[in-house]
Amino acid sequence: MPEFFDNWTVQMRKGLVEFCILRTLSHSERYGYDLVKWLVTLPGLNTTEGTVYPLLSRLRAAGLIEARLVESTEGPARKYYSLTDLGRRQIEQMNKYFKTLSQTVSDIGAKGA
Amino acid sequence: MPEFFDNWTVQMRKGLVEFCILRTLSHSERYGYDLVKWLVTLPGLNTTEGTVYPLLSRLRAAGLIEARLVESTEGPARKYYSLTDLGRRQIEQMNKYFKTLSQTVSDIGAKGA
DNA sequence: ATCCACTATTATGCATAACAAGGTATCTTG
DNA sequence: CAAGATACCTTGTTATGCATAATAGTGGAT
Repeated sequence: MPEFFDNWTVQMRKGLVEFCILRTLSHSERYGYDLVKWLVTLPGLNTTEGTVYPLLSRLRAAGLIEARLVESTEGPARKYYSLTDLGRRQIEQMNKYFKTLSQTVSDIGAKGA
Repeated sequence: MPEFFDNWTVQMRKGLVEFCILRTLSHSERYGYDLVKWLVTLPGLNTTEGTVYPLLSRLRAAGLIEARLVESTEGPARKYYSLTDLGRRQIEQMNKYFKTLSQTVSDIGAKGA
């Protein structure tokens, strides 16, 4: 029955997973599967492998992140992702924009919340 | 050249205008044109008439808001919108969800910001 | 009559991300 | 060698909201 709400949350998530990945990579290099396992635990985001991998591809195609292959002792080689210079510049802009939006929303205020 | 960024902002906005409208209506009744004029001034949101009116229709179709017509001394009649009970319940859920998302993002932290 | 500000609506085109599902390859362990 | 965990990727479908712009009617002012 909460059809509208469910739908809305999908829209709200758009762009957010992307944002979270970049923010994380701005701290440290991470490999894909690791990111997946971590993202699915985050509250609110509703992430699965099928969401993350295409995202990583897109981000790499956009030149915001780059990957290097690293052998692993406990499985197949891992693809470690890190921010490019462009990515670093981009995430700064994104942080600013996100802040603006948050501010705008909170300025409106929530009655009774 | 900031192609990626522009695109991302569009995604980020999805659902947000909706959210802002409902939050506003949780304070007071407002008519469409008034909302439009006000929303376009909000930073980050990129709102125009063509965005707001269809949204109001959808929200009304979803039963979250209702409208009543009021004569105006300085132009055509105005359509005043207000939250329904369903709308009030819904906006509460939305506020919670938004809070969760904000918290998730800010927990990740922004390096150098 | 004409023009402008106000108010509301809608049509079309578009770009996009989310999600589900399935597919492949590697390594370790029994 | 079979099984299972690790790791990565692709495809297709779906839904959606956003942007632009055009339409239309009212009332007041020139």
